[in-house]
Amino acid sequence: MAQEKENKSKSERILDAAEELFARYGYDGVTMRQIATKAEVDVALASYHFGKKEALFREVFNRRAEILSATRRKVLMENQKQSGDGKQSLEQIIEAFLLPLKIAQESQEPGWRNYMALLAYVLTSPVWNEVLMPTVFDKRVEEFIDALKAALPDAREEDIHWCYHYVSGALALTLAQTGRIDRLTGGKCKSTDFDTAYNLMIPFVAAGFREVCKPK
Amino acid sequence: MAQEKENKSKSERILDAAEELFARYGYDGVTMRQIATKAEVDVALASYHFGKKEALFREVFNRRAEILSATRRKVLMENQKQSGDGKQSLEQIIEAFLLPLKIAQESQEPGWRNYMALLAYVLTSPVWNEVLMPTVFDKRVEEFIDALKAALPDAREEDIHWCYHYVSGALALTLAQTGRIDRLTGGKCKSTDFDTAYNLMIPFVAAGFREVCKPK
DNA sequence: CACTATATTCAACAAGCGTTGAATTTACAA
DNA sequence: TTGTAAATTCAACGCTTGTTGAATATAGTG
Repeated sequence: MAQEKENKSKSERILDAAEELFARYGYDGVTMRQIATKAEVDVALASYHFGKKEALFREVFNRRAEILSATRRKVLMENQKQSGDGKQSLEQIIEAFLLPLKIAQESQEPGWRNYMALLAYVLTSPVWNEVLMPTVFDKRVEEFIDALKAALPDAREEDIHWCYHYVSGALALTLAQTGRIDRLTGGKCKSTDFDTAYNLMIPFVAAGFREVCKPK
Repeated sequence: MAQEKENKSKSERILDAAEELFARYGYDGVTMRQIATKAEVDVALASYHFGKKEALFREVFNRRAEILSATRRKVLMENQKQSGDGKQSLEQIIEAFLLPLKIAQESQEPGWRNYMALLAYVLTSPVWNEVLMPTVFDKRVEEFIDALKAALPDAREEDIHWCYHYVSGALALTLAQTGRIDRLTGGKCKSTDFDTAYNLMIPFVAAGFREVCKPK
């Protein structure tokens, strides 16, 4: 259930406003004053609650990162339990990895959609990637790579990593919601349609993995 | 053959410096003074030659966009001619699309590598995507989609577009050269290794297309 | 040479930036 | 109620931003 804007505390409103603006315009494309205006709050209050601008950015990023990461771990482990000592299917593993799309789709909260775009921004930024990804997400990725190795025992490790890289890219561009696919298709496909993006990405990527990682 | 820095005109040095900085830090993360300093040029000179900061950004983007776009068209048309009235192979079409990777790999000029990161920035930016992509690149994409339709005559148009979207994402993250794959593999894979990225991406996405677009 | 247009420098502008310290209000416990 | 800490506002700071106009240097033409 999405809370009313009025019910949220001022510091929450600051985080939400910062999330929305950072996601669209990037770290340097947003000023503290813009955030404060959108949050209907005094400029100084953001500094009071979160310190420097960079600390606010980190806070916005980490807030949902931990939720997302925990959910990912849970899904992956449930899969492992369910499949017993038999191998997990490639599709199962990929589904767990694409979880952010599902979360954003199923949650009514627009904050999650904004966060997905923010995640895409961080993923594709040469500057922020190495600052923010290692702390939360990279550790989870190692678990996924391990699951992939188990599902593709004959594959070269480098091949798996490159395939993972392609998946990460496809996911990132989807999360970014740039509107380009809308434009190219004249509206037939929509950037915001995470449901379709999710359902088609799974077979697409699974087939790619099988082709590249097949025994030669 | 890469020209010496000293041989370049000041306006060229401004473009090169802007390219490098914009690619890494984004439009708002770079100041005119940083550009001028890197180009070893007075601040006012950039405004004199290119007008507003945004005009400089556009100029940097368009400079190589047209070269790249022209080469893409040429390769695609040669493929069409070569295959006569028979269908082009999926792999051929994808190779033509992945041309930026080859150009950056084979050119010694570091400017091309910087431009690739800039292209990734524009591709993934909700703001710049719709401003800069339509003028040069989107038209070329339509030709590729047509080639894909011809190669996959039974496919639904939406499926082709979504698959194209995934390829575009995988390519964008590669062009961005964030260094993440280096970190995750402990250096075994390198963000700068466009050659490997290229060679593996072709079978990966070809298999994805075939799976998603197969008759059902 | 002189003349002219282009290129480059210099200094400065108004506007906006993130951040801070002090004053004020609110919330809450005693 | 009174006392205390947290939350919020206000005004302002020093600094950086993009851009400009006038001054100077350079290049090219007759």
